[in-house]
Amino acid sequence: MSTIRVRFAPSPTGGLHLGGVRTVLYNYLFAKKHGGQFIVRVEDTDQTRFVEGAEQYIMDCLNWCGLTPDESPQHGGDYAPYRQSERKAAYREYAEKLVSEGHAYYAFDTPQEIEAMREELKAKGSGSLQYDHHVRMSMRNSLRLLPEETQQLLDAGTPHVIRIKIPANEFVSFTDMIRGEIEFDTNNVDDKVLLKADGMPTYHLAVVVDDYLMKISHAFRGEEWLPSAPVHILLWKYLFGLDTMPQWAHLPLILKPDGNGKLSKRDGDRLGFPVYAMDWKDPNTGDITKGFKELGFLPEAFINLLAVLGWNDGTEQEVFTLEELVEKFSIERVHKGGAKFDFEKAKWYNAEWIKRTPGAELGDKVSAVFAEKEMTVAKDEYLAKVIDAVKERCTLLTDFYTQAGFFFTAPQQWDTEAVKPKWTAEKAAFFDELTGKYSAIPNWDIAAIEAEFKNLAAEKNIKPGELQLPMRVMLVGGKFGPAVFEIAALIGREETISRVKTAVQVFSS
RNA sequence: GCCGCGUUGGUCAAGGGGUUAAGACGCCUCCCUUUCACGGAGGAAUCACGGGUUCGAAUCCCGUACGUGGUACCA
Repeated sequence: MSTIRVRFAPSPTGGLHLGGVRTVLYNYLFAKKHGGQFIVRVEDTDQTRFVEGAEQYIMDCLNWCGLTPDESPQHGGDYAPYRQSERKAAYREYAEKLVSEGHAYYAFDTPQEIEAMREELKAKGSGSLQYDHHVRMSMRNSLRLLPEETQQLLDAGTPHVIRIKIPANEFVSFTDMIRGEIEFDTNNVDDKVLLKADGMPTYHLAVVVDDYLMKISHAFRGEEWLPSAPVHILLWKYLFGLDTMPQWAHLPLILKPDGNGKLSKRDGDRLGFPVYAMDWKDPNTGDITKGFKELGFLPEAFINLLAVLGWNDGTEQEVFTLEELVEKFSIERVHKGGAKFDFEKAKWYNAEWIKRTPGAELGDKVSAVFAEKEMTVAKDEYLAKVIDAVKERCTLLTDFYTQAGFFFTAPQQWDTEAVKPKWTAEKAAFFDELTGKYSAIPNWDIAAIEAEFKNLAAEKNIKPGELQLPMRVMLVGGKFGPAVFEIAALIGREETISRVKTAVQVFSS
């Protein structure tokens, strides 16, 4: 069996959205599962949509997700170049070869002439407005023109494109790995442009040539490409022979949460969730579109939720590591229908991953969250303990700021509303005395802290429960956070006593 | 318009002739917890429609509807 080589071919035209990342992911999983190579090649031949910096951005996203390519413009490889723009000359050769073999032709029609053709077809009530075998013999191309006329136009440098000559009355079929047998009637396929007037290839020519040159064995892409599959198959047949053609899989779309339709950046803005993997700054407008990473998602969670949006392993398992996904992924179990994106479930995955990750491993990321808020929190053992203490109440990494901030700085404000109405002189006395008791405890641990607290409460004849809430607000500032005595144990004796003393004054004033 | 693809609770989905039609998110109730969560136990809620085939259809076939994608010198 020959090597499995799967490619992801982004066009550097903007941010990397959910659908894009999922396509990469499935490519990656399939390649790795079968011990093959995962290749990234960049389709940068579209001058009008090319965006500066987008290639680097895409590579950064892949890196964050942990989907490292075996070959790419940055990593190199045996099948360079990995940028279409660097292969420009080759495309022309293949296009010319098709012309000389009668599978393609030069077309000199101006946009106006094509527009006129469409108007005419519309007027005639034709169901199709395509440039196809019905109309090509009445257009200005090398099929209708005399060879001398064509040569003359060519010599004069007349702007022209090369179009594929789709045969009439044929059926083109192929087996999609997800959808099974699919058949197209060539009478419904138009003569697509292969080489543009500027000499750049269209996607149709480029994918076929690139996949061949790079020995791609499996090609996964979005469902929106399905209608142009017959063009690619015909091209492959004419150029390289069907026996070397990669196997195709057309992935379902990711839909917007409300209504139907493909998820777009606009939907994210409108509904308040990100659609890009990482913050994308448009170099032209300077606008920043929020990414999952910056919002506080763990890459593991992001990958996980994307993987199961359109695929599952048939068991009840919901949470998968990348390694598990590689092991369990099967292209046959990918759905045919599109799936709506649900941000609530996405957040659940993140919360789940935060809970499952040991605090020590989250240190860098949480530390970065604090840095974002201009707080310096070192990544150390204390941080790890703090993370473990609060992580089950965090959905996003950014929640650590509010959930764990009080472990690093004493509260400046207190939820006095929660305490004052029930605050009494007896309670103030209790806490005064408590600080004394606490400085005398030999071992500062949860059990001792709690025991001392409860003994004193019993002695004072106050229910411990009535004292725990004030204690919490003293240490935390509000009604949240882990168990009070755990907090006290973590922040230490000095800090606990200090916070209690400060707060008693505030509450009593 | 034409062509392609799709359709199981609100959402993600299992199931592919006989099932009480799994499970998860979200929602609701209760338990745990004198904070907020986590966790635990329950609950409401589903096979787009119409015809076949069959003893029997969510499952197979044909229509219809709806959705979605394509119909560019965009990918």
